[in-house]
Amino acid sequence: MADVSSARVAAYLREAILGGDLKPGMRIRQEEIAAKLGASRLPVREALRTLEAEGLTESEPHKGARVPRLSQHEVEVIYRMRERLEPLALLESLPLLGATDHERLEEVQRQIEANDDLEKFLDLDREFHMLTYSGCAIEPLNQNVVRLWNSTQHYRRAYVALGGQNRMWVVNAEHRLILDAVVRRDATDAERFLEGHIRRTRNELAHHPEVFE
Amino acid sequence: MADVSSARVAAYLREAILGGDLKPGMRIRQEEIAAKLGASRLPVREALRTLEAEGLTESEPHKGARVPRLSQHEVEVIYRMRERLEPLALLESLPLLGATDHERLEEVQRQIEANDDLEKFLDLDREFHMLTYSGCAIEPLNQNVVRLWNSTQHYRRAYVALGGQNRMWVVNAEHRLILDAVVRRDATDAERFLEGHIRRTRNELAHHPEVFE
DNA sequence: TGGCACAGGATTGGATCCAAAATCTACCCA
DNA sequence: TGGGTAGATTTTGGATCCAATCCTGTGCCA
Repeated sequence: MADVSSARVAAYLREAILGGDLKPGMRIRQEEIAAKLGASRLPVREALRTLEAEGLTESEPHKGARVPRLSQHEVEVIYRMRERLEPLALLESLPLLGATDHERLEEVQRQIEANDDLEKFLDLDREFHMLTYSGCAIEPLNQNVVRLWNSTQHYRRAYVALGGQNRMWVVNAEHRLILDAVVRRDATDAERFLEGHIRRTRNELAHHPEVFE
Repeated sequence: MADVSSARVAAYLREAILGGDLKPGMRIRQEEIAAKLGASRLPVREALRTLEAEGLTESEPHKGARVPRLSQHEVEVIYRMRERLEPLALLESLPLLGATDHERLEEVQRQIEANDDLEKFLDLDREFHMLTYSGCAIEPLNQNVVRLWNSTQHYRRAYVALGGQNRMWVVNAEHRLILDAVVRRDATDAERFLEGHIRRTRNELAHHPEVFE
């Protein structure tokens, strides 16, 4: 599913949702998307099914698709899932990362530290973490990690936009610890620092209920 | 998506894959399924997309869908994911389970102990665990747990068929410990026993490479 | 004025038809 | 006899059309 039309539609919708153009609660009309992409409704329907299973949309029969709205508690549990799953992905990935990956990580982290654009930060942060997992070849695990990131993307954006940037130095310090552990191939440290990184984020989110409207 | 045709098709295929009629590596032809269910190919296509995202099928453009074949290492990592995620689901569920649920659990466990049919054991075992998670209202977590169970169903069956029934008393002892912790509402114990239960199964699987052909 | 019922439009679900790609088969040639 | 290639068949991907359901707005009546 690469050159295929339904894949293009799925990619477009994914981008739109993760990019914040389609916000939680918004309805997605098949015809509208089809017209915008110059395709028929069929690929749109298939794409929506795919996204539904990725947790990016939800749909009821004859009622159509929407971007799901998550409660604060749901987001909190998703973060707890991340705390448990991502260290496992890192554990699988770490031994397979080479010098080139380490340099790329270093480069991305430098970009994060030099950056001051919020939207760009979200992309770079995601790239940093995904790079650390890029050695993991277990597809179900990779898919899960991506799904969890996707489903909280909107709330992460809201949090950062709400003033999370004051705490950016904490993020950078934690990234540095993770990066160092990865380069040293210290799985125990890497797991611990990563878990702490996610847990801290969860705690900060818990103290900002305004992110959830 | 309840009365809808594509949901019926998805349910049928799910059953066929979990029931072992469609084995890993087997190809799924849209026309064939459509004819068998008296529907057109369209609902089948949508169903396949859904199942694909559930990890029950995989597909390449113009090549069609297959039941994925997992390596021993992949199954092992999926079990590690279960070790981390299912205790979380139990944690969320436990406080919300009532006396009725406890009785139902007790009843299912009695059936497992009285049962000697392998196929039936798989169903009952699944029902037992799913019941313990049934209080958890976090959809992404529930979906994940189901997906992980689904994707290893075939290998679980192969293991049980290969003589796992000698160790049935261990399963029952562990289920009893979990059940007791659930009734006592002891989250710490429940998490610990459940995690141990899954880890032991993973270890036993690791010593039976013949399950993976 | 407020609520309910009905009708019309809008939107999704399903079937059939056509196009494109992949697989299979048979044949040719070394 | 074995391998490769070209064509035929199968199978999947996409578009259009029709049916079923849902939503909305209007009007009627208490």
